[in-house]
Amino acid sequence: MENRNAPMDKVYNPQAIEDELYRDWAESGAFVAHRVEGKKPFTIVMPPPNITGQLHMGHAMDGVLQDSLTRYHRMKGDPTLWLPGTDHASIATEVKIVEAMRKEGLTKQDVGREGFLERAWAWKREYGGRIVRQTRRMGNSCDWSRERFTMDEGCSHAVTEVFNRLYEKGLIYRANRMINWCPCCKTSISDAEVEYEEQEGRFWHLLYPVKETGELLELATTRPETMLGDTAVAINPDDPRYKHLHGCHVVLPLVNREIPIVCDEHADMEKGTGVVKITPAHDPNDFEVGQRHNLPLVRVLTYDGRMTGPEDKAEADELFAGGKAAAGEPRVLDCGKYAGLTSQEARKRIVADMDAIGRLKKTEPLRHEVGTCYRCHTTIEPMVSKQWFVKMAPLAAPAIEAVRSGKTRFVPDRFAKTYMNWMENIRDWCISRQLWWGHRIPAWYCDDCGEVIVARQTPTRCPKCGCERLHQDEDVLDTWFSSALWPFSTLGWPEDTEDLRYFYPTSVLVTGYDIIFFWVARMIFSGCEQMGQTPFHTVLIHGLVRDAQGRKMSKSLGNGVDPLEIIDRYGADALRFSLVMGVSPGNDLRFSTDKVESARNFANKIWNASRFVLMNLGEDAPESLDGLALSAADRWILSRLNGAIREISAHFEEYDLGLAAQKIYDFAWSEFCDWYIELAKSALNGEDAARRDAARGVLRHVLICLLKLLHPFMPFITDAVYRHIPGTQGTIMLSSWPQADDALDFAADAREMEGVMDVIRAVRNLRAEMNVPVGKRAHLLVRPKAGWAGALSGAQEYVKRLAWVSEMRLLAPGEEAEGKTVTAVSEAAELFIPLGDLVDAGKEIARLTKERDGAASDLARTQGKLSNPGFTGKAPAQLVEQERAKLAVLEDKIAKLNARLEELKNM
RNA sequence: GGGAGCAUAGCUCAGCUGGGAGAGCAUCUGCCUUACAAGCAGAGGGUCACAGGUUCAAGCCCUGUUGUUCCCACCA
Repeated sequence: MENRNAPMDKVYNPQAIEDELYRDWAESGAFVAHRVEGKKPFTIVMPPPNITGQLHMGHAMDGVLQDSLTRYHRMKGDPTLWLPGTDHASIATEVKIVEAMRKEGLTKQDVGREGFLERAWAWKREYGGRIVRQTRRMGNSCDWSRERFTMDEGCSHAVTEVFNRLYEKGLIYRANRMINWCPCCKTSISDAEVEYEEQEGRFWHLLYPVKETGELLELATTRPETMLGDTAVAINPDDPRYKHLHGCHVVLPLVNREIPIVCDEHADMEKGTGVVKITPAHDPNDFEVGQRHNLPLVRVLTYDGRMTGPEDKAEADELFAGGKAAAGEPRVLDCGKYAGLTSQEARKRIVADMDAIGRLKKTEPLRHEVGTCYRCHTTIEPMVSKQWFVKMAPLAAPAIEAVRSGKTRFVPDRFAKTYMNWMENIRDWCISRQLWWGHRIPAWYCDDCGEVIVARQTPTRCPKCGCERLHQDEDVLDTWFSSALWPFSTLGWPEDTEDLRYFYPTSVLVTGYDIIFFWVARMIFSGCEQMGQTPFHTVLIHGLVRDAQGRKMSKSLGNGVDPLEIIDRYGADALRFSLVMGVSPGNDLRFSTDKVESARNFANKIWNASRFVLMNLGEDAPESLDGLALSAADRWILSRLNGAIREISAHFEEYDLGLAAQKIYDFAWSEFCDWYIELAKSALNGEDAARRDAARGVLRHVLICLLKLLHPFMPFITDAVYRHIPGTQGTIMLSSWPQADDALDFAADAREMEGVMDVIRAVRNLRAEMNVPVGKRAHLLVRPKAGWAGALSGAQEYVKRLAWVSEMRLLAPGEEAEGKTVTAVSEAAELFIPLGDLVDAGKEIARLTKERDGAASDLARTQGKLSNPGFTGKAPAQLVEQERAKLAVLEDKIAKLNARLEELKNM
């Protein structure tokens, strides 16, 4: 570790200390959580980053918020656990690996399932490791001894257990249902994984001849290529236009198939012609209409997104012939001349063919929302397919109650609405994926009798027919199935571990609003179902990190910023601070290097202030405030420190980290550095040993508290400095959080000091306006207002030093300032600076007149208020009093300024 | 179609339960004042989107309008 006696560089150099400090923290076990019976723990499980690549700014912000909370609670003395880990990210990772293989000229089929999984694990080792290294660079204080991976043994065990339990309760089922199919990823995806994009589309008006009447029925569709799979046409039962067609049929053009006209509410009389074609195998609405009217399902698209052909039909027919077709299994059509075409090609051909036989009435342009895959943005094909589902209604009810009752609270609470809205309208969750990377579904099928066996262990024989010809389901589970268990699977569930008992339910979940549905909601219902308790009491939602122009950071735009690059340039503390200061919960953040730079400057400021303090502390500075002869300045900063501690602690408790960071910034820079350090110089350079010691003791105390308050946000620099301070032990991260000390609230002294500071500001202002450089010391004459003489005469050293005054003299009562002077009226005194010939009487009159007019308009407002009986009668007494005091001050000021103006005019 | 957010200084954003608006960056002026030029001291700059309402008092609460962003939704 850095030698605490080594001199500190003039400029803060993060690179010199960060890695070494992190190693020290990690190796000393400072991150490891310890269970302390009887004490309430603070627990955060880290949202596990996907092992798809590297961390981006969003992860960086997510991490900083969690680390700040973690470090705060650890310092408060709570047994604190921040549990890290990574997510296998089934589909996202698989897509990446397939992409990488394609560059080698290989496909999944080439390497086979086992070969593929080997590659996947190698990928996991590489990228998982990279993520851990990045997390360490950020300074995150997570407990690496408890690091988990969604596909490690324990988490996999939890997945199998939950699948079995839900299956046993009838909450997991396998059925032919309408699902979202991504023809590019070649898997089903859940409703939540579909992203809707507005696209330019078309409305084709087709004509279907009615068998019984011979008339042509006009209907509009956006997807003419699916017409081959139509098994009905629907009209509204109340539609007067089509009453005569009830019970009739149409002949589907191109294939000449006779299909019924059905009456269904789904057909909207207001829309189009009021006639809808029904394709139950390829449209979610039509599927439901089909269910209601017992319509056959006819599939016309393959899972590759092409029109079905003879082989596809043969395959399906075999199922039916062998009696193996499950309920709801679709028939497959041989699309003949269209077989093998992509749906886009088929669309063109079918429209052209319809046109050729006079069955295309017209085409109109249409903008509409089209579902796309959230991973690859390929247009989703709705398909009927046999998949595994979780029955949601019974699971959603307790999850809704958990939030409604406040057992889990969203911060900011508006996100509870988002959550509720989703939960209350939830549909069954399709959890099977036609992928290889992920948790294999723990279901086996008997090759002989078709029995489905869901089990915890691989079964050896069929419980129904006793044969041993079993094969496991080829599919894996939705990646979010395992993420949903994260708050308890990582603590050892389903084993009854000490960690699980102690740390569950966790405290706060920190994540972005973009995965409330994917993840937060599913963790809540999983926690309620499996653990009987909601998994966390607070969900802290943050926004997205955007680029400087406000655009989402993305690979395709190439506007992403690598956190490591920023850390290399500015240091981790600066990056961290720039991601929290002034950010309000739930709002997006624009990232800019300007902000990082300003945070870096702040770090440097802290560094230099610390250097100054340390320089003055020496080896013998008082390590306690007890018995020190505190000056007014000392009392002022101690009072202000109390305020800062209270405010910052309160912000932490309310999860207002942006305000906490802002406050520590202001306190450190504007109060401690700009004022206290400067004020303390008088005592430090003075002859009075007692005052010097008091200043040194206070500097030390305030610096330590300030570093502690800042530590959650800037862990590196604060610890580096802390270790340099004489009398401190160990690391600041294990030191105690500062407490406000009521005995150090010196309200009267603080007010006095503010008066003196006001005088200093007034003099500085005068000098600046008169263009008097610092090098030219000024004489200052002060006429104190009533009650201020004592404070001002005691503050001469401060005024001289901070306002560059060579001599300050208090005027005796009745005494006038002689010669040409400039004037200011502050709260505590009238000030005069003789400037001899420098004073231009005309300019001075103009300046004072402006000031007096300003005061006069303030006075008018105050008078207006006080003359309003509504105000004096209804406003709080304290406020009225304040207004009265202001009135007196203003009247006095105006009188003084007027008198001065008189004088000047007579000169 | 439903819901939510945002609209405050030139730019990016804070603003606690209502009591005369703040920061960072930028601009202007003067300073290498022995911790810090990644700094110091000062200055300018805002009908807090618009219109009503509640209140003694509104950036803050209520209603409406406009603009903007996002989320959700099976509408052919």
